[in-house]
Amino acid sequence: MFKAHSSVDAPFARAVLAWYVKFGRKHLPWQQNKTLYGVWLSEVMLQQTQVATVIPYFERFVQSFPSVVALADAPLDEVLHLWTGLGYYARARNLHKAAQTIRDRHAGQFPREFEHVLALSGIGRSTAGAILSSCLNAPYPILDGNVKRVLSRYFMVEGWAGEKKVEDQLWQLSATVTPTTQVADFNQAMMDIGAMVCTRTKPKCELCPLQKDCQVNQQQQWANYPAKKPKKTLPERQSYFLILEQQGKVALEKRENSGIWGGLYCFPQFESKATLLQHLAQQGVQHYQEWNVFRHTFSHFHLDIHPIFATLDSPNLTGQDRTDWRRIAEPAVQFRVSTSDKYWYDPQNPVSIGLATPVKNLLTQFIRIYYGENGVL
DNA sequence: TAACCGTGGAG
DNA sequence: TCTCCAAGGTT
Repeated sequence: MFKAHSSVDAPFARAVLAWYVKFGRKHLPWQQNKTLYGVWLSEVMLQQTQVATVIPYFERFVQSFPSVVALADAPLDEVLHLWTGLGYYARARNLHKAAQTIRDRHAGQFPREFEHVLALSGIGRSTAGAILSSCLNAPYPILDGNVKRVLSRYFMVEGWAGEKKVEDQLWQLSATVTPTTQVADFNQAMMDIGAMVCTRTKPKCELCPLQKDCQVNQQQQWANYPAKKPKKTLPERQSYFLILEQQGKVALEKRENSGIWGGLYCFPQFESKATLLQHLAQQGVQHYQEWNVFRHTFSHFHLDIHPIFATLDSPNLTGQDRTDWRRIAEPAVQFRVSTSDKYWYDPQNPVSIGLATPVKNLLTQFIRIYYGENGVL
C-alpha cells in the first residue's frame, strides 16, 4: 500500500499548493467545521456524482442524522428516503451498515486508522485516503476521476484507467506527487484543478499551475488523454408498471436489498402487458388506462417503462381477501414500513421510504390526476 | 476481469 | 434526442 512520497518543496506539490491558496474551493458545506463523519458522508455521496447534485442531499442528511450513531440507529427506509434521487443506492445501504459497525465496534467514533477505515462497507482506497487526508492531514494519496485526468495528462499516461495495469500506474504516480504534509490542501487542490481547470473538454491550460511541465499541454494532445473507455451499446429492456389505486392510495412493493433500486419501493412490475392484464383480471379489474411510455436509462441498460393505471373501485371488501393487495389494506406506519413488503402508499400522507426517480415522478403524475394540483408528496 | 449499480448535466 | 461521464466500490 503506497503512502505519499513527495516533499512539499517538490515543484509539483509547490505549484499545486500555491494554486490552492488563490483559487481552490474552501466553502463547500462539508469543508466547514470538518468532522470525520461529515467528510465521510460527503465522500460517499460524491462517488460518481457531481458536487452541485450532492449539496442539497448533504444538507438534508446531516440535518436528519447529525452523528454516526444517529445514522446507525435510524431505520434503513429513512436513510433510503433521504437518498431518493441520488442513485447508486448501495451507497446508502453500505453507509448505514458502516455506521452500525462504527457504533458497535468503534464505540461510536469514526476510526482514524487507514486499515480500519478501508474495512468499512462502501469505502475503497481512494475514499479512505480522501477522508483521512482531508480531516487529519494523514499522508494518503487519492485517485478519483479528477486526479486520474490530471495525472494522465501531466505524465501522458497511455491506456484506459479501467485496466488494472494503468490504474496501478496512476496510483503510483499519485503517491509520488502527493506530499507527506499539507495533504488535505494538496488533495483538495488536485480535485479542484481536475474539476475547474483540467476539464474533460476544453481544459483551461493557461490557468493551470502545472502547465509548464505537462506533457499533454506541450504536445496539444488533451483530447486523447485520458484514454476513453471502450464504448458498447446499452441493451434495451421493457417493463410494465402497474399503478393500482384504491381509495386514493397506491400499491407499492419493497424490492430486494440487492440489484437495481435495491431496498426501494416500486410499483408492481411485469415483463409484458399480457401478464399485467392477466394479473388485473384475477383481481376482477376490467378497465385500465395506458399512460405515456418513457425511457429511463441506467449505467448499463435502457428501460422503457410502460405505466398502466387501474382502480380497485369496489370498497366493500367482504373479507374474502381474494387478492394480494387486499390483504395489505393497513397502511404502513411511519418508521415501520419494513415490516411489510407490500402496502398501500398514501401520497397525501407519505411515509419515509426510498423511491426510485421514475416511481417518484409517476406518483407526482398520479397526484395531479387524482387530487388535482393541491396534492402532497 | 468484467459486470453491476442511478441520475443528471454538458455538449 | 443521444452520447459521455462524474469526488468509485462491490461482487
